Amino acid sequence: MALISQKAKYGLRALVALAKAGPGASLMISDIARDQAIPKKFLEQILLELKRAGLVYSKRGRLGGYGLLRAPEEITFGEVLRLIDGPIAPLPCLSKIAYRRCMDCGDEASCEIRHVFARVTLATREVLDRTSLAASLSIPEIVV
Amino acid sequence: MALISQKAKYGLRALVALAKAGPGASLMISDIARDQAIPKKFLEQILLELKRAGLVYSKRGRLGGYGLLRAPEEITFGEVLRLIDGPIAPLPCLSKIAYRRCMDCGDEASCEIRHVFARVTLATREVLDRTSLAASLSIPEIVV
DNA sequence: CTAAACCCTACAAAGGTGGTAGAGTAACCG
DNA sequence: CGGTTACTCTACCACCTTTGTAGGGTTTAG
Repeated sequence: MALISQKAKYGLRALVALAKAGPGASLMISDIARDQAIPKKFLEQILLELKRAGLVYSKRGRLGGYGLLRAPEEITFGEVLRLIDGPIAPLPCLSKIAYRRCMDCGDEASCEIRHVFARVTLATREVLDRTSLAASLSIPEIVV
Repeated sequence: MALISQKAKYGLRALVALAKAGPGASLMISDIARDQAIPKKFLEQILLELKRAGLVYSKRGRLGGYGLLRAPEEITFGEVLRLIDGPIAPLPCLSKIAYRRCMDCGDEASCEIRHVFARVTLATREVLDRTSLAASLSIPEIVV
């Protein structure tokens, strides 16, 4: 069930907040944490990871903060999720960045489970890799 | 990443094996466990759950075993997954069988994370709720 | 100089996952 | 009717991941 961890959700929320703040803007950890209801020290770690990955820059000292290093159109949900949570694929044998053979599957080509979840993976990636931070701001709500 | 647990994978494998065995056929736990490389005692628990849920019947004693209680066309992957793993939705606020509000989301209607994952959920359910055990036997392999 | 803000590492409580263990009950077979 | 086989049920647990917390250290504006 947990396609997305709390940590990834926090990370995405922070990035969306930065995207909303507009081009060139920067926000302080404390402000993001307060606005998005994220534990501050936890958010520090997350933003640090995103910085090491080259998604954001930081400025230290008084009046410091974080800002997007790339245009919000160029950062996809899929990229962020892979960064924080690891592979998106529901089975290791379906991951493109971390393929591993399933231990209990004799023959991949004839594995029905794999066939079905291959379709799920494809559909999921279609959404996550095509949706950018910028795009997410203007998605209409759909009924689930 | 873990949309599907090992337990659900075992359960699905066992059900697919039963579907393959043909209408009216039954298989013993030991045989399924051996063929599918599933720890036997673990599989016992899983089949027991599936029995309580009305998916399979069992016969005790010598020459006992398990068999499908419904046609393989009438059992979907989605149903089995919900039974074993719980809700399919990646976020509690997107589940139809176990809706819960997200703690850290001020307003659902304007939550970008929710909007994006609503689409993922929709696409996932489209596949899992439309694919039956029977159908999974004849799905062509697709490239991921 | 000092206070605010980011940087970094370590640790830990809680819960879930993936099993094991072992005794009990039903059914078939000779 | 006894024994063997196979399903039933409950309890338990070792490990890992998740979700944080703690507590410093370093940089910078004013």
